[in-house]
Amino acid sequence: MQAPPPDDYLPHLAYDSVVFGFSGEQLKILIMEYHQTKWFALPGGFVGRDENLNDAVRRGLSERTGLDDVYLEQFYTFGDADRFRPAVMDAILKANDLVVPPDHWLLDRFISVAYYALIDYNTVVPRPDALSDSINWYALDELPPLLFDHEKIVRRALQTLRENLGKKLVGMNLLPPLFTMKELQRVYEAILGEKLSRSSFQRKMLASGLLERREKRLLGGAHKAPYQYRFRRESEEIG
Amino acid sequence: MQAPPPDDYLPHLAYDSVVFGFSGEQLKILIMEYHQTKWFALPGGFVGRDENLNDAVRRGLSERTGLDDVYLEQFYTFGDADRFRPAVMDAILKANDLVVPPDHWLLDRFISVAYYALIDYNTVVPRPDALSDSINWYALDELPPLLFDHEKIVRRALQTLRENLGKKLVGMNLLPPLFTMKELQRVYEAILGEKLSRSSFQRKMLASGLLERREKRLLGGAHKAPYQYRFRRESEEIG
DNA sequence: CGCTATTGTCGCACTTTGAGACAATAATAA
DNA sequence: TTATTATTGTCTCAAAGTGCGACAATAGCG
Repeated sequence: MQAPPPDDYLPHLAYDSVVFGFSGEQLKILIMEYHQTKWFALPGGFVGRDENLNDAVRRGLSERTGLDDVYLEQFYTFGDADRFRPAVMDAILKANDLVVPPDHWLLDRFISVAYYALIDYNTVVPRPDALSDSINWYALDELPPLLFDHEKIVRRALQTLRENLGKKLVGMNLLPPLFTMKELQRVYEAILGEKLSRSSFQRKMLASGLLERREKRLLGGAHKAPYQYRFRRESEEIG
Repeated sequence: MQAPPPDDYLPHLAYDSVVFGFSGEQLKILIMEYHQTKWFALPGGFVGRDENLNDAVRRGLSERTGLDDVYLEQFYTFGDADRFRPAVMDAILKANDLVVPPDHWLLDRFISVAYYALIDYNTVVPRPDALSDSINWYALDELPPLLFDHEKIVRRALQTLRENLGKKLVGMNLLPPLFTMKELQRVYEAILGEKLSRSSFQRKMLASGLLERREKRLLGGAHKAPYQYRFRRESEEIG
């Protein structure tokens, strides 16, 4: 989908996305930096006047990561009246040679609908948008100071992800199509922030019926070669 | 808090609330009916330009139920572009002798942030607002046809409530301050839509540490008199 | 005063979970 | 080629949790 023309957005409404990736060791999220400003924030955007909210978020995600079919979940809408800094927004716009009238909604308060996404860290080439210098991965415990209430948004995203991890088994969305049980367990441990029992984890994962076992991997790793697994999409679940 | 003056709301933004109550037998929700129109909808409202989103919802809830300290939880934001009916909104406004210009945001699309509330059915005296004839309790399986996507909102509210029931033990918010174990179990069964094992339920509730047992009730009921319980607020939990 | 339905609790079987033990095995070193 | 070593897949066992029924206690009723 195409982005709407510049001023054809719903006023006072934005979305922010917490994009999770797993580096192999750590859980990370995408953070963007505005031009010239040293200000860091979550990637977000606006909703076109005729655009579904969910579509707007997918559009922004696709623009920044190149990925189209992504696990995405809305988790909270932040609506406090004081969650904006007109001076900050003004500076960001000025740094990009954008001028808006002083009573424009861009300089007023925002409601922001927050989403989190789970993506395969390795297939992403982060692309900055028009307003930002860079967009990069940051480990959760090494985040730069974020604008507005974005740190609160990140905390809540992680909290929701942890809760959903138990009831939806979404961890495999952070991995490449083929992965080992150990890699999957590392993902879970990174999300939950605690060690898990190896045998129990394996048992539960296999019992879930969501994994399909492939042949052995031979390559590389010393010691016994592990199986590889594939995430079985819901359409092909076993009854 | 006072309601803002008529035209001082954030455009294109609304909230809807699914207010749950428990009649003793059934789970019910509050539904309002617009003046003259036979149209039913969830109680909702708008957000003042300088008002926190959560405060706006509490304000609306307080106006309609008279209750101030209510269990309230945001669960989803509905943002599809087609979730509005300009003709319907126009008719509602006309039936109340309200005139807005044809390009007013009230006749355009809405983003709606949805909340559910759990309240003590018996302490509520539903009060219609300026736009509605009536506001009444309806059992979940006897709802009238609702406007817009409000039926979808109700379904999702119930789904979220069921999920949260397990992890937060919120059922007691639907009961008066003192209640018996059987009443509490009835609440859970009404929410989940299934029978629960009596002894397991009792065991788990007592183990949660959220209930404080009082003396026997003597009054009324034939057969052995049950204990009464009180919901222990978080501040007084046992460690 | 006995009958009956309901309550609080216990016991039992079954399932789930955590922790360790075991053999199998693939790369490395001898 | 063979021994070593770390890792994997599976198993066993104990601990904890859960569903289900049994039991005595008890309050109202006839």
